[in-house]
Amino acid sequence: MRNSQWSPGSTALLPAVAVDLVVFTLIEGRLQVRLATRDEEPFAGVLALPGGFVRSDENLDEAAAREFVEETGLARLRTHLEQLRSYGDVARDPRGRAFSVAYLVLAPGVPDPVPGTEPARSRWLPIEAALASRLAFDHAAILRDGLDRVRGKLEYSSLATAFCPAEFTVAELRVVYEAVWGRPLDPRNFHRKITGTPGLLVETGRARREGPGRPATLYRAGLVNTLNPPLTRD
Amino acid sequence: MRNSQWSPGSTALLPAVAVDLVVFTLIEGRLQVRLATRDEEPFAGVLALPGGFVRSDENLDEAAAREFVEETGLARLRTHLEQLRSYGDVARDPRGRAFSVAYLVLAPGVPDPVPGTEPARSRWLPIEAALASRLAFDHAAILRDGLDRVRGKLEYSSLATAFCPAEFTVAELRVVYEAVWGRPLDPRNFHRKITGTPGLLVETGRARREGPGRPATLYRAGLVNTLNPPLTRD
DNA sequence: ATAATAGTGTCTTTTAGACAATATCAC
DNA sequence: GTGATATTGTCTAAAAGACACTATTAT
Repeated sequence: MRNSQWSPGSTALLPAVAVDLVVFTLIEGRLQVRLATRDEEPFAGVLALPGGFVRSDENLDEAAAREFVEETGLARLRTHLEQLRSYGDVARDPRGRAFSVAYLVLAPGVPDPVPGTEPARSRWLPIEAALASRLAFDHAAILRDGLDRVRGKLEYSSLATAFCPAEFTVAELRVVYEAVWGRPLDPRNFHRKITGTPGLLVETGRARREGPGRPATLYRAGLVNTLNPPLTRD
Repeated sequence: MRNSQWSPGSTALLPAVAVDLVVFTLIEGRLQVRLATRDEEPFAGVLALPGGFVRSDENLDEAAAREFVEETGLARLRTHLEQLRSYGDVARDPRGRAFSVAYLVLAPGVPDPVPGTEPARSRWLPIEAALASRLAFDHAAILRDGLDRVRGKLEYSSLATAFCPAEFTVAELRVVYEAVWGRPLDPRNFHRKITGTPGLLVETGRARREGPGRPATLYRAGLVNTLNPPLTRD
């Protein structure tokens, strides 16, 4: 593609700009990240974050949303999408100078895997396995930054609700925290803390009966999205 | 400049990539930001953040550091520099597609202004004045984001020490918080909180006598840079 | 009835914030 | 001395975290 805006006389560097996505979801109570096996050089056969080049007629957020749909095949509905940070080291792409704007994406309601299905080119990987895998380019650093962001943001925001379906129980929300932080939380203190923050959750009036035990109240995410005082990881 | 890495057959968009700097300092106990009057179109005569294009042989952090020195004339020593976020809306630059990676820069020890000096093309502006001014491109949004970042990060980090000289008193550090947050803090509770976080500050053994009153102990920034539990703004 | 999960109450420890009291200086 | 700033101590209210207890279901 010819560059139609910046004249050859300009002093500006003209690199490629891509978006890369750190897409998290919860499957079977465990935090999972979306990775795809590359089928082209460089890094053919190596796992990489989903992503692609930004087009000339789209904003960064739009490029991230488009790549999310293209690469995961999931519906854009109810996904949380926020910019993470940018990566632009001179040598990060052996093909030449390339910038990447990374996005953090949280996708709720991903279908459970069908047992016996062979792993496709693009698939979900538990976070521990992803961190231990070799990733293409600087994607290991990007994944690390995305994980740090989501872990930190659960402390002081309602971000955890982005992992849940439209209606959810306090226990489901607690499982999100436990999966992301990798440690158990006291269900009773968690319940008091979450329901005690005005506006964070809205009762639907209905309840869900799931196996034995008292039915759990169903909530929707409220308009308040700051958790003050915060939940602490320690 | 010819683009030497991405062939014309590539599908990648080739835009210009710049760094823009939100440079804060404290002058006369007030938070100030560095702005320059543009002398070229577009936005000739309008205030803008310092910044410039990334060169082909430098990383993003290096470009930010270089632009800081070039545009402010200040020494790079003891400045804090961290990436803020990136901006890439299709229409953000009327000359064509352009991305900007914004950086937050904290510069300590800026000399007090000489009264009677006419304002130069590049100068410090109190934050309230800067927020009320018309800024070029999307620089008002970038400034806003930079201010939010520094305000938020004072709560849970040692970032405020980046506004101070190498050795400073607890009162100097408190003035930083008061200037950035725009509200007074109780000197006694602040002192107890800051000095009670192990590793955050290191006593130099010396003290500073400044006018009347008991001399203040001089500290250096310690190795710990997380404030736990945090200071709250409310 | 029993086991399981949801939700409330109670207690102890920690922290925030208000503010009294003391320490050490310039004048 | 007086006035100013630094630093420590004390008190109260709020919150965290541990955990007993009650509520409501499936079996």
